[in-house]
Order: sequence, then C-alpha cells, then structure tokens
Amino acid sequence: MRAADTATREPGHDFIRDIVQDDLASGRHKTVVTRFPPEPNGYLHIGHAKSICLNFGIAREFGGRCHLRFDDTNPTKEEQEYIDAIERDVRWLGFDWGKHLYHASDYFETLYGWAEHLIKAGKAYVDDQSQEEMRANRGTLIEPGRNSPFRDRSVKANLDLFRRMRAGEFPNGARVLRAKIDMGSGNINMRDPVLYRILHASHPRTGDKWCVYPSYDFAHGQSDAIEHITHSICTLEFEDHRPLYDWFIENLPVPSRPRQYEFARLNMTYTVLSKRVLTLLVRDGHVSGWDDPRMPTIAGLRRRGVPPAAIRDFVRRVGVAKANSTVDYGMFEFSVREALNRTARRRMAVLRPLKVVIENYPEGQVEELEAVNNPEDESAGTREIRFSRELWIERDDFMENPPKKFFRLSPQKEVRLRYAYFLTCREAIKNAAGEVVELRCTYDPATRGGNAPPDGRKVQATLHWVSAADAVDAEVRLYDQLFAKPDPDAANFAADLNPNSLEVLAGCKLEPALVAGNSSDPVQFERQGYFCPDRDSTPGRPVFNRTVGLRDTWAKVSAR
RNA sequence: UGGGGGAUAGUUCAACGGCAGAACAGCGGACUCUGACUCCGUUAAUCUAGGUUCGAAUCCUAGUCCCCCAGCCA
Repeated sequence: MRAADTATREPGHDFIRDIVQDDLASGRHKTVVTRFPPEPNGYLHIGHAKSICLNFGIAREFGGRCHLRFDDTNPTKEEQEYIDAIERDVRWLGFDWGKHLYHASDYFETLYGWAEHLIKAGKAYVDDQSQEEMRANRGTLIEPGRNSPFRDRSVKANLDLFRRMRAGEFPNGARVLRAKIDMGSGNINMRDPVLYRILHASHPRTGDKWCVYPSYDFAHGQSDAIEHITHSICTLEFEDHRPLYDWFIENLPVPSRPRQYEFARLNMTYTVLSKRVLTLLVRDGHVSGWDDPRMPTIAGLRRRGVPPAAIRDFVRRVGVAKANSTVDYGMFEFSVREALNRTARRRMAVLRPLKVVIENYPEGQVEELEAVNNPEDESAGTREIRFSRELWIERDDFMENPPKKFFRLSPQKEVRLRYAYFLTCREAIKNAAGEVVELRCTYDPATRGGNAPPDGRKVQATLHWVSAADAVDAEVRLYDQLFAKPDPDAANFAADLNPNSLEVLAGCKLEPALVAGNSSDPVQFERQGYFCPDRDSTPGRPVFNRTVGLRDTWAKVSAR
C-alpha cells in the first residue's frame, strides 16, 4: 500500500475507526481484518472508492489487512469483464490486497454444508411456494406474514429435496431453501429469508458445477467469518440485515465471529451513483462506455485525468458518518485541482484561436523563449517556446467593446504575452459578417521575456499564446456535468441528462511540447485548466480531455 | 398502523456533560508574468418543546422532519 498522501494532516478519525481502535485497545482483536466485497456486475464508481479507502485505509492505519472479495453469488448478473475491471480499479486507486483475493464462490461447498446443517437442526426448510405465493404470504411492512404450508416438512424430506435441488432435478424457481425464523417479525429480513435458489446458470468461476446459489444474506457474513474478518463494514441499507447476519453467525459452526458496521454511502450533486443507472447509461449509449470521462466510475475518472491521490483526498475530506448526505461536487473539484496543481506541467494551448499579426516584428524571425514548467515545483525545470510574427491567442481574450473590469486585449490596449513580450492591439479586422477574424498588433522589444520595460509600464493581464508556424492542431474535449440538475431523478434519469455535457473543439492550437515525448501525464493549459491526453489520440491528431477547469474568478465577476 | 436508522453554518465532517471548530462554497482584501496558486480577513449552525444539571449539541421525556426495508438482487 502506498504511503499516506495526507501525512502532514490530522490522521482523521470517524466512528468506525473509533470502534476499531477500542477493539484493539481492549484486546477484543489482536489485528484488524477488513474486506472490500464488490459484486462483479458493473464497474466501480466514486462511491465504491469511499468504501475502498475506508476498508483498505483502516487496515493500513491499524497494521491489519484488507481482503478483496468478490460477492459473486448471482451468476445471472456477473461477468468476468467486471471482475477484471474491479481489480484494475482498486489497484489504480493505490491499494493492494496482497495474497488475499477471495470469492464467495470459493466457499460454495462450505456454504452448502452449512445449509444442510441448518436443515438438520430444523432451522431451514425447502419451500415449494411460487414467487407470487411467497410474496403474498410475506405480509407487508405493517402486517405480519403467514407461515408457508411447507414450513413443517420433516428434516428427512427437506434434506432429500435440497439435495435434489442441488442435483438439478428442478427448474429455476421451483423451490427455494428458507431459514425458519419468524414470519411475524417486524423486520422483514427475518421472515424466513431465502437461503438458496435454483439458478441454472453458468458462473464465471465455477462454471456449471452449481445450479443452486446462496443468497447474499446466506453468503456474506459466513464469508466474513471464514476469512476471520473482524469488522465487516457496509452501507446503511444493510442495517436491518444485521440481525440476520448475527443469526447465521450464532446458528452455524463458523470459525470466527465478525461484526457488521454500517456507514452512509456517498452521494454527490449532479451525479447518479446507482449501478442500475450507470449500466443503462452505457447500454443505451448515453455515454461512450464505462470509461466515458463524464462517468463517475473509477475508469471514467481515470480517463478524465483525475489522479488517484485526488480521489483519496476527496474521500478523506468527506469523512464517514451515518447521516445521509450529498456532497457538493465542488468539493471533489477542489481535491482534483489541488492534486494537479502540485504535479501538472504547465503548457500553453489555444482552444478557440484568433489570429494575431505583429506588424513591427520582422517577417521570418523566430525566437526561442524560456518558460517555466511548473511554478509549484522548481525541479520540473524549464522549456523553450518559439515566438514569431504570427500567433494564435484565445478569442475570449479579446473584446472590441470591453466592459470596465475586462483586463485583457481590446483596441489600443496593452497586455503581456506570457514569457514573451508586451503587445498592443492596433486594429481588429472583420469579415463580411462583422466577426473579428484577425488582430493587427505591435510589440515592445524592450519587454523581451515578458519583463516590464525600463519605463515601468504595467499591464493588467497576461495572455497565453501559441506561435502559428509551430502550433500543433488538436482536438480538445470539454466536459460538463452529465446531469443538468443537482439532484437528478434516478428513476427517470434520461430526462435530467445535460445535453451539453460534451463539447468537442477541433482545430485547437497546441505548443509543440505537448505532443513531444508521447507522455500521458496530466498537464495544465495555462489560464484554462487541467487536461490529459486521451487514448483516442493518434500521431497526426492529438486528443485532450479537460479534467477540470481552473478556478475562474473572472467568469464569476463577468456573470454579474 | 410494523421494524431499523438519522437530524450541528449553504454543503460535508468534528466537538464523546465544561469556550460549538474545520474543510469546501460565499464575501472582502493582499500578492501575482496564469483573473490560477498562495496568504489574510469575514459571513454563517446545534430540528422543536419541556426536564435533569452549577453547566446540555451531548443525558431524560414528548414531538417534528428525513432515509432504508415487503427480490428467488447485492
């Protein structure tokens, strides 16, 4: 596991870490053992990252270990692709399960034996009711259920039927194995929950060996016990499964007694973290795939250029508690910018180009000017950038009739070209439609390198630019929120999709250093944001993704 | 009308009977060859009503509001 990136900060504690600490201090446990238990039926998202950081983080902080365990009890929904993606994403986030990679399916034989154990103890029975009958007899939230007519079968009959279920004698849905607990319980999970169902389906790991599969409830706690998990940490919706979790631990000859603790799952504004919805977004083509840079999946964030350290930092800031909450997306962006600011090389790129011709700059002359790679990191060094008579600047950096607070270029106004010269706009040339298509400007040779001239003249703005003769054309993809509303409706998510979540810019002008070396590292386009090369790039056509924009005070001021 | 949880600045999280604090967001300023970064300042909260106590966010009582549970999903 990688060293804490937050070493200089408070260690950070929460009610779960408090419990772990107490259990260690009191001697209840010698070491802490946690687990991250994904079901391989989709890709991991930022909500899972919270659980991953919690479980692996606790193991690291308290000198214990954390298992990666696939909760693969439903072969009708699970696929090898997801298994591979999950392993890749957990590793990428910076965590390592060592040799502790497990699957609930590793325990199918043991689990099956424990089911027979329950039958022999008179605590489980085979139920022949149809799904509809079971539902009808389960009662409601306020009315108790009714016992199944098959509830009092003999142990012998139950054993025989259950073994024939396993042998494949019955079709899907014909019978289930149920625990005999209490159909009158106020907790619906205790109303004779299903332990095994018949599923004639091929499993990614066990193939066709089984046609009965344990339910989540019958597999999870027992898997924890087999692995000697000390603290089984899950989300709030499993809180009322805990009595059932404990019931199995108490009624089965399990090798250890894990305990379950629940915390509130992560929610973010403008974001849906529901595997069902994410799956539909992919399936119905609303996004290009699980790793579409607009997706809140780990794979999407990675392609977007978000560093794993930013995700860890975000999760740490959000904290762990039991109250349902929705985190402001801005808090995530803050963590992303903070991580990138320290590490990203600075480069210049013009996204929406406007031609500048410097009338007093000699035709054919080219100069090499020195530029800093990262002001936050001197060891990143410097690079040379070429300057010439014709340049590209950002369209947004020129206004013919600027408002009062506009510091950038306008007719007769002087600005600095970053690392180059002071530049004054002399004339804006328009096309027939009245659009500005070119700026005629002059420069001051006394300001070489961007330094203030001897007369002490100052300038209000510094613009980025790219030499036209040297610029590399590129495609740049700008992303906005996938959803237009801060609280999208998961039940009808398509209606809340942001139609402008992707903006593709062609003909962007890059400084050549951006395509030299073929690096996949994140970069800052100065004054604009953090970007990273996309895997769609080809040698002739680089493609960049905007990870996140820079904080933009001007945009806020100009909007008022 | 059942069972299980939860309510502290706009947001997220602390405070574990003893001065309600942080981060993000906001606002104002300083600095600046990125309207970035950084720095400084600042606005802003204990769900309600009672009670116990020298003292209550914290303990007790009664309410209010919010979330989860009726898959052979996890």
